[in-house]
Amino acid sequence: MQSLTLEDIAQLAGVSRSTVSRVVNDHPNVSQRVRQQVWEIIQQTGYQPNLAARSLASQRSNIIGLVIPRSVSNLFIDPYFPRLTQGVAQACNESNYTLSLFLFHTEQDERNLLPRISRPGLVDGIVLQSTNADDGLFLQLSQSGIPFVVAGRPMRVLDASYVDVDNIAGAYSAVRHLVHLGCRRIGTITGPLTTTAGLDRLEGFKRALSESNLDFDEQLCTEGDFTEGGGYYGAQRLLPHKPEALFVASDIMALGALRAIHETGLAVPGDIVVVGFDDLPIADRANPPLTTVRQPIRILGIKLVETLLDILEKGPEPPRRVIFGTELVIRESCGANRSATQMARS
Amino acid sequence: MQSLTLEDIAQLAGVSRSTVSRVVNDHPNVSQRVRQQVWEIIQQTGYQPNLAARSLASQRSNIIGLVIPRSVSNLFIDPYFPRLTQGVAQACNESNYTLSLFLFHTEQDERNLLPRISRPGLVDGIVLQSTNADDGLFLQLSQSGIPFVVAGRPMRVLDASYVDVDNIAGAYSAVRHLVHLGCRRIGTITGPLTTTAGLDRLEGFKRALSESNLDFDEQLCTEGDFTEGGGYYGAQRLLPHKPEALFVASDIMALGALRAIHETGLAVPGDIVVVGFDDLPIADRANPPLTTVRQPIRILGIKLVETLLDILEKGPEPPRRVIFGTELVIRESCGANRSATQMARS
DNA sequence: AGAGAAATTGGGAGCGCTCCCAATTTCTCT
DNA sequence: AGAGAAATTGGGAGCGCTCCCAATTTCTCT
Repeated sequence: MQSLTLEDIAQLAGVSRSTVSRVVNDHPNVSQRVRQQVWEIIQQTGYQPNLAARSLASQRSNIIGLVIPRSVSNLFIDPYFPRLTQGVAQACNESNYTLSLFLFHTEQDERNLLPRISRPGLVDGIVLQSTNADDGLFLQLSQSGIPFVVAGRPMRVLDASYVDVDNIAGAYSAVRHLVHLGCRRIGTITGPLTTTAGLDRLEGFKRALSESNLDFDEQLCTEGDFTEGGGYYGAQRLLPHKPEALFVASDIMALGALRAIHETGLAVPGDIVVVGFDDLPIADRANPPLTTVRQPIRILGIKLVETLLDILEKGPEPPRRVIFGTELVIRESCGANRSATQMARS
Repeated sequence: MQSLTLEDIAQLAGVSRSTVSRVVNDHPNVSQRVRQQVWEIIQQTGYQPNLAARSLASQRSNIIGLVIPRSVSNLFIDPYFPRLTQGVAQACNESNYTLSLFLFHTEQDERNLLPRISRPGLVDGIVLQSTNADDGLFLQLSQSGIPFVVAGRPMRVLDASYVDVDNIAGAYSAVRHLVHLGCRRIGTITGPLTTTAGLDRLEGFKRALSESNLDFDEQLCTEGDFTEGGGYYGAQRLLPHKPEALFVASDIMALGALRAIHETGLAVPGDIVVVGFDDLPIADRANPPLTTVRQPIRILGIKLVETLLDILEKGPEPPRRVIFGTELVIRESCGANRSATQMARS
């Protein structure tokens, strides 16, 4: 299967290499007649330009890297990442980019990241999942000069471009809803407070309390880690303090909280109400179906790629920031039997 | 950030381009003295070879494509795929290959697959998720001459290399276990019968029945689709026929089945026992914890890459076949309170 | 019809490597 | 010491494109 080259096609079509290149790349300045003639040969022969050669000559690979650091890729099981990945993949397909995925199993892997990823000729730019635990990585990446955009507001790199949802407003709307339902003792299982998602959702929680003239009670706040187990143990710590309601910072943790609550013999929403965050498909199948804050994960993935491509085209300045709104999806776990939904926008 | 080339390093080290190339690629026939000297310059300058240039010159990209067809990538949410992807990524890291991920959102995307993926200079080989719905794709791929290996036994392409688990033996062991526990009316929610995983697990189910002198009852068999909803509706169809036990062909479907069973007021394992397949992390957190057939998903991913690399090195003949054993993990949903586990090997 | 402008086409150089072979250096052995 | 073999080193060609500029062709206008 010796594959054809531009030169072969040129010979077959009786034109020059340059002309074939122009046809393939849809450049102007080729006469209709010649263009058609060349296309015919291309169709007949099934010619495909060699991407390595194109990368080398044009100094662009048309490859985007999706980097999920180790501290979060343990959670790759969490449906959040597959969703995000689907969005990123979809946008890549549409823009004719190839998606390369960088996951890490060991610390060793991760330390090799930058050397590996920043090799010239590999990726044109990077979509990087936000995480605090890998500061070094962020800094190195900034310094390497390779264009990147962050999924979720980064913790310290202040001038980076990122795409995020409005976690503060999302949490705020959920907790205000609980207040409106008459809850007073509202507890929360937060995300990891080393992530901006964790911090922002806690911030929204606090704001909603203070605007409702409720005090923030340390005893009703415990840190989780976005895993089912984290939700389970978090709820176990909180339940002795008799909360009427729990705002849990992710659906997966909310499932764990429900498990802990059921084990103690309490009923949801009869004895205690629960609200999650994410609106993953499982939220609807939980027992009881989970009231939760929906975030548009797939759209986030698409927007990340679009933002990165914009940076590739027009340069990194000024830093791009895109914040998506969230939507409170009311189901049974909060005890409000309305099926209406309510928007929260930044 | 003008990046350095081989030639630059050669000049700095006072040797030729060829010698630097040999050092970088760890080729023999370089004197210790020169090798060290060149390495020092490389370290100091942080030189990284340009991958596009290397691809073009060596005719190998060191990129592996992971292709998940549309008919299954809807299920990318299913933790199975993220797991598999992690294994594939891990093996790629270890072998210094880059992983490119091909997911599809629309039919259009998918029809473009082969043209896109088979472009010269893009990937050296492909790991393809098995699926029946995309026969054309398989055939085209075989004909294109691009090396590939299939995750899961493919339906029709008989001479393809693949890596799979022994689904028949896995299902067999689960059902035999149910028989040993005294169950007689055993139902099953199968996987899609357009997949070899679905067919093989049904085959194992039937064999276990027949070896136990139990008849296969059409009414106790219904086809599912590996989704939670599929398990839910499948159980609803089966429950009127009063099964004592259900063998459900995936954990995700088993969760749906549990939901349906609980809704009818029946208790697990009191009134009906349930066994799943996969041993995803959620299996352990189900209510009650799920007895299930464990398959080594991550290992599967690793082996897929190893097999592909072997094919790249030694050619596609003869076709490689790797079958992993499964392990029956006994928890509470089957009513056997032993914590022991029992091996099933092909 | 013919000059000048505009559009189209072709060819050279270059992207940064690998790979081969010839040239050079170093080693081994009597 | 010096011939012959072995190890090391260097340079040319080539991988298959893009991009630039010069050459050629076609169009436009009086």
